[in-house]
Amino acid sequence: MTPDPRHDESDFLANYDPRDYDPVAVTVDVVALTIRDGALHVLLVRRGSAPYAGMWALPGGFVQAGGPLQGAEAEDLPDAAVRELAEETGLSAKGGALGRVHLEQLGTYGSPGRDPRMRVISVAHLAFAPELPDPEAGGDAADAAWVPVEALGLTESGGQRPGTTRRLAFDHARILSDGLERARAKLEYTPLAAAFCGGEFTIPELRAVYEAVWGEELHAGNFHRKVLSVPGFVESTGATSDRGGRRGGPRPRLYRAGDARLLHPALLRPSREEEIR
Amino acid sequence: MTPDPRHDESDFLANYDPRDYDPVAVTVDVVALTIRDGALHVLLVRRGSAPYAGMWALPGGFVQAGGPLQGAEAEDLPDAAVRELAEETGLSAKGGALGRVHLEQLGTYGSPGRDPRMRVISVAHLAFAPELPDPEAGGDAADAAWVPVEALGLTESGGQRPGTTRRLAFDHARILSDGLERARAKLEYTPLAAAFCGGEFTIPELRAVYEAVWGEELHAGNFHRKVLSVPGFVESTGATSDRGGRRGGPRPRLYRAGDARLLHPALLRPSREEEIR
DNA sequence: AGAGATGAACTCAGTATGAGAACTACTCAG
DNA sequence: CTGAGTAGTTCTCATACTGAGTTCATCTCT
Repeated sequence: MTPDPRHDESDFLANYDPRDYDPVAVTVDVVALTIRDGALHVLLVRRGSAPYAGMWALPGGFVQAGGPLQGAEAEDLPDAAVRELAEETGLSAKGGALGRVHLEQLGTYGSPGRDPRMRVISVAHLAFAPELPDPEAGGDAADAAWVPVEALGLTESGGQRPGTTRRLAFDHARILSDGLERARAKLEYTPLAAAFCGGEFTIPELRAVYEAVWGEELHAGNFHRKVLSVPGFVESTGATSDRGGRRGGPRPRLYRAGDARLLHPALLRPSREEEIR
Repeated sequence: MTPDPRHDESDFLANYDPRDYDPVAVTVDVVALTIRDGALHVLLVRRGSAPYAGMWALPGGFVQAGGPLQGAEAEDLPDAAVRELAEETGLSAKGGALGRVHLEQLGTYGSPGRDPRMRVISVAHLAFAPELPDPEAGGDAADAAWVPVEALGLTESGGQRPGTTRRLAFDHARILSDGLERARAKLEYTPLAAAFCGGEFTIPELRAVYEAVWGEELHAGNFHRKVLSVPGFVESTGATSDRGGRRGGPRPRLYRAGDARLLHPALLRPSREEEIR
């Protein structure tokens, strides 16, 4: 079943009055991840107003419901996520810098009390992007920046370690933690890591993505063998990078993303043993 | 960021009036799965009123926002899911038949127009249960029943094949399809299949769960070896079932769920090859 | 020019998987 | 009561995948 607050008669609309119901707000929040200087970064905005003024938060905002009161078009959830990303950070949407981002739903957070003002249900999304320009604050944001995930002192339980400078508002530490775990898992069985690279990339660049997201070094030889052996993961362009490795070494070959949607067999994280129980 | 419809001043609450906003309803829907007679079944209710009167739907309903208007306590999303399950099907909650169910969030569905009456955001949940009694219709439900998933003629694209008798309301065919795919995937890397069995079960019973959910037969010998070799999946009770197989054969040994939260290495579905591209 | 680093390819041992067979213990039909 | 058939459990064997380490050529940097 779906909405049916008072055992709806044959004509629900005629009897419906929004004022009969306690208001619930629906927002979208976005965990946008990218790799900069070999480290995983997340897009954050600094709140300009209460509550949590001055603290950092995930970009996000209200979903346009599409009724007559506010005059806005009804929008789908992913569209709302892209719009908020664009509004609050100045990153232009389709065609522009946001053209190549992968966007997926992460989960919905709706505990009573998660927002001190009213009942808010947040639909969190996860975005993966290749290196993007610095954002510009817009909308309600006093500031916007790519922040190294490492610097946020996230704990396993979804909080932040004491002493961390940038505190996250609301339950955004929990949402971000969930997003990171999703990202780490998705690299295992989807070719999504290529979404962090540009159109053409080298195997070592791809490996750097895995190392940044998983936070551990990988065996270069085995990674190379694995990537080439999984059907459809990458395809050769035939070309060679014009520069060797940063500190020497031969010029690596160039590849682009293949047509596989799932990696089989998957690339498993080395450090899963600990998480099993 | 989260709610901030009009660049909230330092005191949002003072200026807030629900009537300024287009109403959005938030509901929870539940995809409850169980195994009956060796086949995967889903819990459905038949709608008693418009829209989609007479059609079948997932059990679900409004989330209690917790404001003063309706006098209800604010409830968390999983609590709402359990409440709806209980209300519409007569399955009693904790301690009762619903005591052992595993419940997790599946995803949120909010396309404009998915409900003809108003903008509705549905947070879908997924529940796994051991064999439960037949439900009794309650609330808005004209009827409630465990329905074999097979009989719903679901297509890959989230629809139903023409000619299917039981039509699903709203976008519930899509939600159910997503739930089934999630269930199939979860069996691979979590010990959740044990949640479909009672407290003690045999390896062949466990295999029957996998076969019902994945829809394909498994190699008995290899499955047996695999289950016993994955650390923490099952632990022996030392006892032996008091009955042999249905059509003969020795009495199988009894096991209970182990303490692993993830299966490593995972039990992979044989038929993944096709889905990869 | 030489040292050090890196990309790419290879080797080898240990582990996991798919397919099938063997053996035993049970149910059921006659 | 007996034999046929079914099913639980254990093995074997060939193949595939993984982690660790080696080799070698090529490039950067000093």
